[in-house]
Amino acid sequence: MSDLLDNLNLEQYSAVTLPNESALILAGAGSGKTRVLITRIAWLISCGEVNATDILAVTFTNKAAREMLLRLSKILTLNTNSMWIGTFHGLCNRMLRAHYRDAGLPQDFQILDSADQLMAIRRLMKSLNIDDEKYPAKSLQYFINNAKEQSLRPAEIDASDNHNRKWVELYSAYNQQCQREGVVDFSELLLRSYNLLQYNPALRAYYQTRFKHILVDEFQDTSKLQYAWIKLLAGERNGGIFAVGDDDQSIYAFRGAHAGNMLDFEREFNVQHLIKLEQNYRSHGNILDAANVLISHNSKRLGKNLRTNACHGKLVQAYGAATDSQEASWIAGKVQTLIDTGLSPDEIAVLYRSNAQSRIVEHMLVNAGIEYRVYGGLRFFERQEVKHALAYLRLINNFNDDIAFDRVVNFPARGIGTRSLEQLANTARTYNCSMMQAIPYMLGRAGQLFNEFLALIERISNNTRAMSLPEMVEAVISLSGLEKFYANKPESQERIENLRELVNAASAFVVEEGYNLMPARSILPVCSTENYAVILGENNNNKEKTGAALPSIEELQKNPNQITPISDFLSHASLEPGDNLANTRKNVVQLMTVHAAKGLEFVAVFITGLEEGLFPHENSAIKKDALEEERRLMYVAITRAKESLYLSFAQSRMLHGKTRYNVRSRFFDELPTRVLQWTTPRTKSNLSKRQRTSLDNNYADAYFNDNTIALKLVNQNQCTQSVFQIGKSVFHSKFGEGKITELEGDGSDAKARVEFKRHGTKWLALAIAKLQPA
DNA sequence: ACATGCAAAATTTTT
DNA sequence: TTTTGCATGT
Repeated sequence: MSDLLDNLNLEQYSAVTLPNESALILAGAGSGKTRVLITRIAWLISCGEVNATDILAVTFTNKAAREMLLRLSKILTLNTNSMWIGTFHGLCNRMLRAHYRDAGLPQDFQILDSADQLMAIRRLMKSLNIDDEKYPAKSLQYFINNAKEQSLRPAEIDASDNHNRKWVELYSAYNQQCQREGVVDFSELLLRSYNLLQYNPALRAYYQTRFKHILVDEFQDTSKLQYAWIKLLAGERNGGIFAVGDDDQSIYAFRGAHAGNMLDFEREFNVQHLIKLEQNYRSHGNILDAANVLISHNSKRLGKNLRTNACHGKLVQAYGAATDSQEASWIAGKVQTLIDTGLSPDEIAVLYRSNAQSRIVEHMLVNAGIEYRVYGGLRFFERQEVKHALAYLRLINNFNDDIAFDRVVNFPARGIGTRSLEQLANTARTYNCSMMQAIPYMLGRAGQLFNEFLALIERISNNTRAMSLPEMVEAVISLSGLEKFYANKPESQERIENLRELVNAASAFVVEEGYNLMPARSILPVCSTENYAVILGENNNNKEKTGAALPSIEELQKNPNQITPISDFLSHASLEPGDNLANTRKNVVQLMTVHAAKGLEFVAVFITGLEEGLFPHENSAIKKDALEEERRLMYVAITRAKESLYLSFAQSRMLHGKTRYNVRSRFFDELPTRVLQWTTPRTKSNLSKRQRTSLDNNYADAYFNDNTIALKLVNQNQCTQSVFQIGKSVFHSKFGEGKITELEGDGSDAKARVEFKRHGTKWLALAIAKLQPA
């Protein structure tokens, strides 16, 4: 056990060995946060005071959960499967499966991902004849998820004004539809689990006594509902919550993360142990300096300053390009140099603020013959062919799954059109049943087609009954006609590959979950028959409902419920991204958004597109809170780098098919000048031919004082001089008339801040934007 | 019922 | 620029 604690620094050591009282660990970037969390769990268990099953550890992503399990199983010899370690959604799912009846759910309820949810909402709106212009499906989705995040059921929302009433009505109708179809969306997963504990004292008491230690990773990313869920599990004892987080790395406020939870937690749990992990083991000194100085511009901070024993290392390379392609080719060149000096390509990351920026970088990397991998984009389980196959699987599992029905009833095409589907939906509504159940009521040609589909599903169901999960998946793919459909098309070869991969995924799943050893996994049975209208909160005045007493553990083991591998696999597909399944090409340059880079580290990091309007993003630049989040995002980006950091911007950039002119990001000015090394192109020699002509045409020479810039513009053989002065009116071919309010820089860097009459205020590069005196 | 074409929107994203 | 939903024509 002692070697467990070896090599921990003093801060880490005291965090790992804290007594069972609430503690907040402020863990800076690269300070060994995950290590502390894992060692803490291992230490608790090896001390012999608690069992592995007494611990609940919750993380934010599957990746983090997987890593925790993996590293734990290396330190300790125990069955990590029985431990409650996972994401909020994963653990809530587990709890709801175990107590499905108390939660008012069918045993094999399915999970809707965001796309499924939107489809379900669209279908609902259509069936209710709601005008999509007035009530857009996307807005309803937002409304619903927002309400659930605030743990508000329809009956609890104030619907006094007409407009709000309609939203609440739709929210309620949506809930009923989900309930009828036996599906839950992501936010429902959390809220339902919260309600389950809230309304069921026996169950609550059971979990409160069971989990002696609760550990929360990435606490700054938790939402209010997630925090409330944790609080409910912790109960009144005010102890045993070990929260690890970094307020400076809170970058998910836009989707409900509430970093204020850290302060609330400190207050509400009367936290006596606040430990700061400030020793950084990742980055060289200059990089860390850059990060520290940048983040010090934020006002809302708990306060923390990273230090390192490492050397200063290299200076941060900064580069200002005239165009986005010039920026990208500079990046490609630097990447090539790094690889030439022996750096492994997967130790190089190119980061950007938004996905649209990857294209140009990819283009230049291809030109340079450098292999890369782009993160983000479609996940494995979100690909259409995979979703189709899963939909067939869902239908076999549950004939009443209307979402799955909708997806594949006419895929591959069976001649069933929107008209027939509308009729079927109407019938289903009349009889208040599922689409599948409504089929016998359909007459005529459409009825015949529907019946053929029903027969197909029944046939697949019967033929696969005795099969193992992977065999079943394989059979579904071929019997449904999906295989044939894609096989005929040469452009669908990748889809066929993915369907094969799905079979592999099922095989892997079966082995991982132990289904190859036993036919079905047993879960805790259920004990009360409480009416789920209470849970749904349609009538929610009497808050606390009494559930029946829980049976003893012995009773539970004697009489377990069974969960089928098929529905378990389906939730797995909804909750796991499955990106280890496709496109895993290793040891190439890594391209991703800054968000996606969180938690990762690389020897060399490029942060690109550092322009006002892009990073910080224009939608965030106005509001102070949003700007501070952008700054934290920049902080996250910088702290990914171990040894080399490259920052770049482009004065002009193609975005959404239009060229935009930007100035460099304010974040450059928030970095200490001593760590920055600027290499801005001023000579012709390092430019490509095309860029050279474009620059030659526009810029020759300039002089300036505080309120005037004079530019000599050389166009072919003509030479014109323009004088730009603060207060003068100018004309721009796209933005129209405006007035100069600020001037900056010289030569090719000269910029003017122009207040346009119709297009707001913009910074323009004078060498590029063709401003005419008005 | 299905193909084709046009208009509108397009941060960040995990579950 | 690219995607995607919706409308029109066959």
